[in-house]
Amino acid sequence: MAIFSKTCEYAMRAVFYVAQRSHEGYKVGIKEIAGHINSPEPFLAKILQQLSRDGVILSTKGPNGGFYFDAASLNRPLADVVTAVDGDEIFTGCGLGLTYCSESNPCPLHEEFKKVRNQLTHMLHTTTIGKFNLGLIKGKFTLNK
Amino acid sequence: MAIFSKTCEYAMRAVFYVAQRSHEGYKVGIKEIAGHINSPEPFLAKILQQLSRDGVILSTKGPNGGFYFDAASLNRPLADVVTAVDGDEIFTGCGLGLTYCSESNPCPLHEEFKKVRNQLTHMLHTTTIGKFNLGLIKGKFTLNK
DNA sequence: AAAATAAAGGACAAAAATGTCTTTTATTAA
DNA sequence: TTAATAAAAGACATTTTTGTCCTTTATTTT
Repeated sequence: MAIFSKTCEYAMRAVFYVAQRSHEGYKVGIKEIAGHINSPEPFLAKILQQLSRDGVILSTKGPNGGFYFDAASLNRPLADVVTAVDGDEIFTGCGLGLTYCSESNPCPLHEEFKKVRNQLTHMLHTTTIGKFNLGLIKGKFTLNK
Repeated sequence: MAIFSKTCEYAMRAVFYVAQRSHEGYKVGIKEIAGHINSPEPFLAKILQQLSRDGVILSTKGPNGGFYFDAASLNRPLADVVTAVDGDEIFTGCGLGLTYCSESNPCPLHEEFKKVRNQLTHMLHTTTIGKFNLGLIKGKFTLNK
């Protein structure tokens, strides 16, 4: 069990790839994205549809169409991607899966777990969709395998 | 999607409950555990079997038998429970699900994600199985719902 | 030794996540 | 305006997770 679902991993990788290509001035088709982030093409299509419905990513149909980000979208936090595909349970849920657990009525693990969750939340809110564009363009890292 | 799997949540809740009862001098049957942590009894049985095989929890069959911890086991870290049921992917895996990603060949998110993972690892290693015994006995918190 | 108890183990079932395929709709270029 | 392109949508298939049930094995009490 990883921290994020496969769906969420694909979504983040795809978003970083599309962000890079948008920075370079291109829109990207599903086939190109799937190839570069090593994900099953039809499954990724579903994920990007979801992101599109939620307004996280932009898309146009037809020739020269594809997925892309505008300047404003490139500054959105990665957290928006996670929320769109996995919901906000990862940001709010109890570590032991207890529904009663809250700040005023905490479970045993609440205080300890809160630190982890806050760190994760902070990371996903300070990391923008376009944060790695230059590094990706320079080939500093890749998004496949 | 929560951080831990359902299996893992049940395992941690069960372990905390059995630890408390062990501290009080009792062994506990699967039915009593399932009732107190609000989990499906046969499914929990499988999980505790796994923990038992891995030597994380102790058990004896027959009348007055059940699950329990000895003093040494009560000091084991919660991380052992997580590893036994979910493996160590949560401690070592890449945030983007990339297999090439490592300290020497990091993915874009590596440095940021490492902080979260380290915090989680630290929390699970410093929290012992018996840590909440007194709080649980005093009724400071519960483990169901 | 026999009966009762409780975990261990294996086979099976349902639900959710992951993955595939085909048709439809929107857009653009010729 | 027609043909080509590419995302959107819906139906379907597989795998994994979650959950159930029944039989076996070990232990204890009578």
